[in-house]
Amino acid sequence: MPDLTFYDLVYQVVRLIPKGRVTSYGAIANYLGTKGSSRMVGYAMQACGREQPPVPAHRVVNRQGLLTAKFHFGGDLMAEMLRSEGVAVKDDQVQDFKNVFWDPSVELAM
DNA sequence: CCCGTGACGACAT
DNA sequence: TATGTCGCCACGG
Repeated sequence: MPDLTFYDLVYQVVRLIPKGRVTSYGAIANYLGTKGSSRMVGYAMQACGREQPPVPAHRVVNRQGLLTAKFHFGGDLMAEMLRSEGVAVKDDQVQDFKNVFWDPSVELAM
């Protein structure tokens, strides 16, 4: 039942994010072809909470590498999870962001 | 069918 | 450099 919505597309891409790497909403939106609708990506994540399998939304940050979603995870849970995967996080901001940045439009491109 | 919503991004000042 | 405003578009009610 290919009732796949824009959200499902986002989830697929997010689940492709390798451990220890992060990406931005804009990068995902760009990969999906809706670069102007980066908001839709974030909006999709809000509904990803009950998706199966769970979506590593904690690996998705904004363009600045800032853990904007941590507010939704509750506490510093997001930073802790990223840190657990080897991602350096400081003050809700990913250190060496460009170093751990994983761009689907590049990594999955061909 | 119309309106509001929203985990962002780029541009203007 | 920092802050403010607009645009983007899919989904739910």
